[in-house]
Amino acid sequence: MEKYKNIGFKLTPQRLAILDYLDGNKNHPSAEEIYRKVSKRFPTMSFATVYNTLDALRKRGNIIELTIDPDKKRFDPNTEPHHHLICIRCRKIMDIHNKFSVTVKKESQGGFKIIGNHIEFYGICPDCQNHEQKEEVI
Amino acid sequence: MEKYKNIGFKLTPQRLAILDYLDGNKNHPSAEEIYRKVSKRFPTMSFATVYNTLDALRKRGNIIELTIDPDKKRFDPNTEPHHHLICIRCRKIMDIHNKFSVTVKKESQGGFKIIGNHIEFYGICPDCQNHEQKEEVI
DNA sequence: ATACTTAATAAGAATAATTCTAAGGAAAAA
DNA sequence: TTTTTCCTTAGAATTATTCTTATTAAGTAT
Repeated sequence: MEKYKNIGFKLTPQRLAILDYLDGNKNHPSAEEIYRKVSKRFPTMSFATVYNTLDALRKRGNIIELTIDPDKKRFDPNTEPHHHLICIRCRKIMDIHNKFSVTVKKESQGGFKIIGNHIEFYGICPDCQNHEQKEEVI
Repeated sequence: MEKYKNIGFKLTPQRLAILDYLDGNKNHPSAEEIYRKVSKRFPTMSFATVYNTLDALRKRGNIIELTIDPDKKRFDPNTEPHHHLICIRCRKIMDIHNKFSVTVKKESQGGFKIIGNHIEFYGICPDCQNHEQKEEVI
């Protein structure tokens, strides 16, 4: 965790545990998942600390808050611009690092100043294809 | 509301009021906003009815549930495939009807069967540009 | 039009995610 | 070391959403 030395905010043990759990994590975990995992090794962890730390990291641009899941926020430590592929059955989220050219014509921008974009691809993941589920997630 | 005659599910006054409010609505309202507006003309409206009706409409493909707002679900009666432009300050949402070619290379799909996509553009709307706000929505 | 069957409504309780509060505690500054 | 600042904790509070149950109304058959 040498890499965090110069991160520029107070490195408490709780924050280190959260940073360590997030580091390289590709599962786009929710606050609850982070809390569950981190409190295993750090039993005094509080939910408020998880939310506070996530919010501090988000404000500093160290993580991205995803609004992909209708039920809860998910967090992504990968702050490189990228897109996501979401399984409509199990809600698994995978990264897509391809570049796409999606320029909106001036006359379609409605006066907005556009500063970024994010593409959500929807599909069915290998697991769910194999399980041959009969019922869609509706 | 002649158009709803053959919609194929029980047309109660409450449902008609919700359908009427949603018809052509481009504001991507939340359940709470729908409840507020519809209960003005229909004071006995219940929150459960709003949610039940929205869910019924969603399951039937008459509306789309948007996961764009981190705080709540929003609903879009426009079921044509389209994209959205979101103001990062006031969270206003505008439709983008342009077509974009965003094909993911097979080797980047991780075995997913891709069946759709949705692009979120982020920007600052005219109102918020004019208000010259000093603080970003963080 | 009337009765029947089924599904929808209303009100409020319950749940889940998130935020807030207050008191104590630890880190950095003086 | 003392002070100051900010973090952490535990739990309460809030907000969005879902669930429960008795009641009511819509659609259908009579």
